[in-house]
Amino acid sequence: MSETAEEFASLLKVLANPVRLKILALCLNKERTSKELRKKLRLSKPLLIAHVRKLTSAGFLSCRAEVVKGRVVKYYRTERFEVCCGEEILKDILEELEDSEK
Amino acid sequence: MSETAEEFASLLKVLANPVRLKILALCLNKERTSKELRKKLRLSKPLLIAHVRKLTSAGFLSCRAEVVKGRVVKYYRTERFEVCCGEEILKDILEELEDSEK
DNA sequence: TCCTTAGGTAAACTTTCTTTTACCCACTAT
DNA sequence: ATAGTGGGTAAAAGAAAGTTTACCTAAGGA
Repeated sequence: MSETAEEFASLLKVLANPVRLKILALCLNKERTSKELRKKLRLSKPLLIAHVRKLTSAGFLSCRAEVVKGRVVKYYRTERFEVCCGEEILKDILEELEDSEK
Repeated sequence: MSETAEEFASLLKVLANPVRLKILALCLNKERTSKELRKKLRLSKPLLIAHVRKLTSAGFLSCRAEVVKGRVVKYYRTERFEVCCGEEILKDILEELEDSEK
């Protein structure tokens, strides 16, 4: 039971959101702080945290914490990745479907 | 106002669903009828129609209608496509964000 | 002391997506 | 006539996302 379709769909789901794409774009090749991201994208604190969590759990974004004058400051950076949806993955899904038919 | 992030996210959203990925997998290099899809994926009629509509509107799936003994039968086939999310598109989104800052 | 800032959580609300139920039409076969 | 099939819609129920409001901790500076 590899659940290819479900797994791949949930990976795509993480990317299928404009706010998250913008966060990844801003943190591309450049570390950004939460404050910076919140200001540029006009996001509330809990909202940024929620989006950032999905991105880091999926491995698209990395986080580094640093203590600046007693306060913890977090820096985000986009990881190198490339997710493609095309014939290749569809063939895997098809195989799985044919297998599950026994 | 190109709205790259929004547009790209909605394209990904169409693919970010296991049922739709399975439909695309089944129709890869092989025409399938609605009946076949419904049976293999255990979908109700309105549900298959809803998923298929999203796929065809986005251009991932094509539909051909044929009249067999007075009844209209529809055949679906997956179009050749490749949607990738990586540095390239993120750079476009970043540019857009920087432009909108004026 | 009190206010501010950085990080965070929990609960509630809203919106969007997925899925089901109940119907409709047209044509075929019994 | 009526039961069955293929395509379809509309409405509503259910589930999952996205977003807000209110609140908590800990440390720094006025």
